[in-house]
Amino acid sequence: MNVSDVARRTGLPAKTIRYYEEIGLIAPHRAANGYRSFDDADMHRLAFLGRARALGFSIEDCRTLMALWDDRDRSSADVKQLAQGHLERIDRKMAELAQMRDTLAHLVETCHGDERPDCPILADLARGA
Amino acid sequence: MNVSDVARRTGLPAKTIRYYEEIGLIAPHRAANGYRSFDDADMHRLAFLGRARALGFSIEDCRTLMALWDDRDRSSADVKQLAQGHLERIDRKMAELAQMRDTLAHLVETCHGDERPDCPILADLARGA
DNA sequence: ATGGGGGTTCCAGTAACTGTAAGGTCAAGG
DNA sequence: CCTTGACCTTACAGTTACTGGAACCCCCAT
Repeated sequence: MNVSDVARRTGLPAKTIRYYEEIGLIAPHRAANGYRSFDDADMHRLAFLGRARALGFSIEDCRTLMALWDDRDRSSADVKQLAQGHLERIDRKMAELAQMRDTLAHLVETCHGDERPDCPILADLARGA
Repeated sequence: MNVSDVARRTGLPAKTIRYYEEIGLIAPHRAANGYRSFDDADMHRLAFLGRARALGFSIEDCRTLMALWDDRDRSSADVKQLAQGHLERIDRKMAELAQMRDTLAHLVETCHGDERPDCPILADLARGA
């Protein structure tokens, strides 16, 4: 399979697939003409990557996850720890966003949003000025 | 005031303040020795920037917000629209994170996390493989 | 042989800083 | 007067995970 076939099947852009090769996440064979030639194992790795990325794991986390996946002697504790760490990052990010959202939503509510210049949003940003 | 005084007072890293000058968000005077010299107006702009960034506005949004702040003939509608757009971005991001969180939390829960290699997290990422 | 739709590499750009290196300035102390 | 240390300056590289574009190669059908 060539790169665009794999792109269609995995839903990943061809550019991204080439990038993943460049950073060593996959290593497809090359045909005589220099084209990348993907087999089923490459497809599986890419599908795995796509799902891990969709869960928000960083590329480096993905690298570790794939190494654990490849390692038949892994302990599930290592996987769980990685996932839990990521879960905590997500929770922190969500809390941060929720905080922003609350403040912002309140400001948006109180702004009349007409042609006049008075604006509680700007007033709040400039508070103390 | 020199850059580190302003950094202390605004809570922004000195590096960030220099960066904001570089991209044209502020324009402090220079003393004879070449040092940046910040006045109250600069301080206010930086405090404004710090608060806008803390609400998650992009640098370009901040640029627009400061222009609106400077413009006494602005309409509050313009400010509100910008803020509302940002609020929607935050909501979308939060929904995305919540989705990730749910999936991930479920996987983490079902993983026993011991020395054995069986792991529903990896199994899910590899599903179909 | 030529046109179109693949493929390839390499380089630049994105967002918003952050780190580091090399060097100029200034006030205090010996 | 000289040094030391804490400032300040600029310029450049690195970060994350791609994405866009240019220049060029390959293959098949007409």
